[in-house]
Amino acid sequence: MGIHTDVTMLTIGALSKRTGVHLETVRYYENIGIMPAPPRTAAGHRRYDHEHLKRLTFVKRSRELGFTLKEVRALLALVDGGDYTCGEVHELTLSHLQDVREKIADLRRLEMTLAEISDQCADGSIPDCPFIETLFR
Amino acid sequence: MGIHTDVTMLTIGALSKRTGVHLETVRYYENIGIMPAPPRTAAGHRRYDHEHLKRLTFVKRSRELGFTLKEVRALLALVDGGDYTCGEVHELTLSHLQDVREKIADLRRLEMTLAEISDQCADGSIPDCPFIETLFR
DNA sequence: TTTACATCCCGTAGCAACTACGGGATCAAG
DNA sequence: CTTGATCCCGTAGTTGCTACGGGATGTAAA
Repeated sequence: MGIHTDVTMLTIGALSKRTGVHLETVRYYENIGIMPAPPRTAAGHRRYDHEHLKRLTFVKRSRELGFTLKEVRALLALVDGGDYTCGEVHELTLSHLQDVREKIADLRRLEMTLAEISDQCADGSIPDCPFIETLFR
Repeated sequence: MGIHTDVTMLTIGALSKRTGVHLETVRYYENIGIMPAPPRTAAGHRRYDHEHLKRLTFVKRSRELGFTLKEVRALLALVDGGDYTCGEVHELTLSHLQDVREKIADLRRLEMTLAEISDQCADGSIPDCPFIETLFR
């Protein structure tokens, strides 16, 4: 039994289920270099080990925290380099946090405007809707 | 002087400047049917009138309010139909407002998590960053 | 008038971050 | 040995634009 067919290794489907990352997305990550190409069985099927699982989990969590793939790459580069400090990570995170806060602010302005304007036309059957008028202005 | 070369009509560049919508985007809107194909000069240059200006302004404002192009299409259909009521518009708007509020809630959770975790590694030079550890979990 | 420069034309490709599709090979269980 | 799940690959579609390239016009000054 060769190293590439170890029973403890995962198929792409199993990895997908464990991480919650779509199967196609796993392949996509491999294509764009976020995930390394795993070993294959004789028939060409991918086999993943625990390191792959860890890495994909890392990517998933980062994405859930709203990091772009570019930012994920940067985080991975730090981790892969092995010599990262908290400060470097902190910097990336703060920059991202800043983005998130700006997005929130934008959306809140939107929310207010929408709520305000739509209140004006809460009444159902008026033909000349003031909201529409606002949009033309 | 033909109707299509009326001096009061706008070139695509002028329309773009007046509305703040990029020239390429105006053409894009025409391609996907959000804006109607305008008349052309003999040489094939587009000429826009006041109706076009109004419509593009409407689209711009709608986009600024975060409506997707699909939603903009729906709003335009109401307007084009001419027989829309406030209630119909209100419905579209409330649905969109709902989306916006959900996005805000998502981002706020994100903000909290990011702020929390990144506080833990505010100190610059620690080698094993707890934030990175969190990402692997 | 000619020359220069801005503006216009069109189609295509690129961006993020996937998702879906199609047609075939392979694997695991009954 | 057959059935059905899973895997392979490459390509195209999604949203809402933006950029590019190479050519044809339009306009105004010299």
